[in-house]
Amino acid sequence: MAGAGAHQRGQILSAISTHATMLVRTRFAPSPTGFLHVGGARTALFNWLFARQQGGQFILRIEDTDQVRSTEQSAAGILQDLRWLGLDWDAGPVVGQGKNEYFQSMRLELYRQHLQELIRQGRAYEAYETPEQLAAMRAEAEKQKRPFRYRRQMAGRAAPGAAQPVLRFEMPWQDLHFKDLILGDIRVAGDEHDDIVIRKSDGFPTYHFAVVVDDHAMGITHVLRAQEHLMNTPKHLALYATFGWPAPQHGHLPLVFNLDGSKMSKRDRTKAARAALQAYARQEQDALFEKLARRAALSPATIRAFMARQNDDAALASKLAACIGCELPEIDVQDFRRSGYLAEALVNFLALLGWSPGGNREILSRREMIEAFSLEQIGRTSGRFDRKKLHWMNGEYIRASSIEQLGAAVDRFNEVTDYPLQHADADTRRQLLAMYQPRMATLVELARNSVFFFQEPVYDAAAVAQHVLQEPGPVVLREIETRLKAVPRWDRENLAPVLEHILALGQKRGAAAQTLRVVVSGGAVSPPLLETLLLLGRDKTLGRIARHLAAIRREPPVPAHGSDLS
RNA sequence: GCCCCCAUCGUCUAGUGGCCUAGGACAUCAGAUUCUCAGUCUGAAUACACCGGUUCGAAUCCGGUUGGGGGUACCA
Repeated sequence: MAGAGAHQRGQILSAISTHATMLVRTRFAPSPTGFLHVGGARTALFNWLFARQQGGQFILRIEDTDQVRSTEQSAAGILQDLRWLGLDWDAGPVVGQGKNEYFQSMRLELYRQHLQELIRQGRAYEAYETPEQLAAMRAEAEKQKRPFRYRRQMAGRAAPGAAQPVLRFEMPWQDLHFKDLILGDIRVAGDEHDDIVIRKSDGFPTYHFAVVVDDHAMGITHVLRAQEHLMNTPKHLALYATFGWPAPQHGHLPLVFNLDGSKMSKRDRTKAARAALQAYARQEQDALFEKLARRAALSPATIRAFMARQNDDAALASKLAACIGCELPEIDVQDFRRSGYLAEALVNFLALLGWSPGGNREILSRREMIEAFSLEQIGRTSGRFDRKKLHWMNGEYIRASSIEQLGAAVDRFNEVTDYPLQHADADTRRQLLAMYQPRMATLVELARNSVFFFQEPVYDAAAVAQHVLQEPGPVVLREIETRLKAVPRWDRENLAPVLEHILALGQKRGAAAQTLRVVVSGGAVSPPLLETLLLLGRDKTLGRIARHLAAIRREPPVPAHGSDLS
């Protein structure tokens, strides 16, 4: 509990007026230090939904005050991801046009002026400790089992030295209270605060300072942000109070975690890739990293370094994982896009992670979400990201889409992936979409499963052994060949009865279909044969059959193991 | 350690003192349909963390315990 100002608890900040009559303005303010994380996307979405629901505005601002980690490239990536998600902003950076005033690095003069203002008021002061000195002070405090708080009045502050000083804000000693839009009353005792750094030694403002200046300058009325910012809020409110500005209302969103409760971090991907590589190495033994290196066009040393955790390159992880056919957990928005999720489905899923429209509704259009959205219905408990539910939901969206809509989604998908699908002509693509719509949950499933239409299949040895080489496979296949060769015209009318006949071959209805399916598609799973043969065409179909029959002639008996026709 | 927040099926949640012997969705399991897969349909199993209060009555209100999370940076 607080000392000095305990009796004043709640007085100062709760007295600040709200913006009840003003136009609602929310914002999303990512720092461009990487790709857009799904957690960030959800924060953006909630701000967007609230603004749209209230008939207000949604602002985008890039918080690039960390000179070391911020890059323009990642800012561009974030903009692209937001656009893909369909979260349009009413003010903010313009895609593809460098920096403007919605980048904090372009607003340094504004911060400088306000810093001056605080100095004039005597509320900001220079501090001369080096990071090392501060670390030592914290360590000492911990040793004495007392919390460390940097305050202007404390003993042992460093005298001016060689190092560039930082500017700190003198926090008031009063207990602070505010009403969180989601969590309700939050109280923090006066002696819990540090005098936060507001200008770093490189002259840039810190987040704490820039966020307050900008939210005020941009007329933000409601700040919805992740719960990790909860303890920052009193500091920000103290700044508003000092400037005499009305503060926006704050709401803190519960965090999102992996299913196992761990943080969703980009390093989940490199970790998963490493684990898969390790398992792969165990199973195939010897010099396969060399083999892998050749396949991925990398040096074996790079792979070794990756395995030894000497680098944590996400792109490298993706590449290696692709080489050994391993799926990495999606973390960033673009990961989901590359995995073939539809923006609409991801948005719907994200909306339901922490918000509920009430009742039993699950699938909501954007319009319905906007109409139903309310802060009261946002939960307070952290959520876990269940990819299986997303997967299901994506399937729902795919099945509810028209072929045209799916075509458009495939276009967006093709922009960030590289599958044979992208070479399909319009008509082929239509047919593929119609064929796969009921049996895919993501576009990646379409892209991967339809490869055999574009190139010779990679045959599944076990399937070939079971359905083609093993009797009655060879006999059946010969019969199939004869029948198909006799088809006068390769169209639905002529093919359908032949297929009926094939289904009836052998003792078990449908067994022969598997023989044909494997020969034609490479594996035991494909879309219905009629559609498959129609799209594949006569030449490819008969060609693949002929090649298998030739192989059987070369190796007549049929023990267990596979063929290598690919 | 200290400060703050949170707590309903495995997961996301409905629930705002009686409508709750707790509803939905995903996942799981079983069955049906079927040329494979998927889809679809039917059914099953599974939760109010614990202990005390308040109340005629508590998942819902209060206190504590336990558990989880966040913060404690010249990162945001």
